Amino acid sequence: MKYWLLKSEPNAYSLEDLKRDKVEHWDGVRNYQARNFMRDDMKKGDVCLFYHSNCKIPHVAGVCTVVKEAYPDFTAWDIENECHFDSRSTPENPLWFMVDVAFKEEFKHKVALPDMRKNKKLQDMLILRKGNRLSITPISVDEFHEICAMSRKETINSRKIDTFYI
DNA sequence: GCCAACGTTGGC
DNA sequence: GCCAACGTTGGC
Repeated sequence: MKYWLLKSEPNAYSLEDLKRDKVEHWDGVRNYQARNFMRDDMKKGDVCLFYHSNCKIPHVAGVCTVVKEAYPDFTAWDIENECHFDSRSTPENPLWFMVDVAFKEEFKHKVALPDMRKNKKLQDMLILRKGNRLSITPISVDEFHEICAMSRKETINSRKIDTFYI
């Protein structure tokens, strides 16, 4: 079993949305490296941190799991979908892929990016590297558990996120 | 709102 | 195949 971090902008799709939907396809990945992670390495049962990017205090909001392995991202051949349509992808020869994820847990205390930066045990995480923009990154089991441990403690940042992160 | 870092595009 | 120009991401 592997561990991952999935980025999403809460304005577009948040962990709360996944909590409501229970299961959703992770569509719209249009980066080859992230696609390859999904298509080649993500397996049913893998565990993912759900990260909220591009908000006041970026943070890990909770956990979801992979419940269906990679299959073609059909939003790529929906011409009505301005953001996701890509004429290079067809049902016969799909270019982009997605997996299905299921809601698992919403953290009691959200784990804020600035708090993650201060944690030496997380210093190798790709998400913390300057300029890293990959929306899907592998993480280690230790990093996963460290972030879960952090979610059990309230911080100034986690309290702020609970009150006004959107 | 700014801008650094990165990925992609396309001319040559 | 190189690389400049451009667009996007996403933290700050």
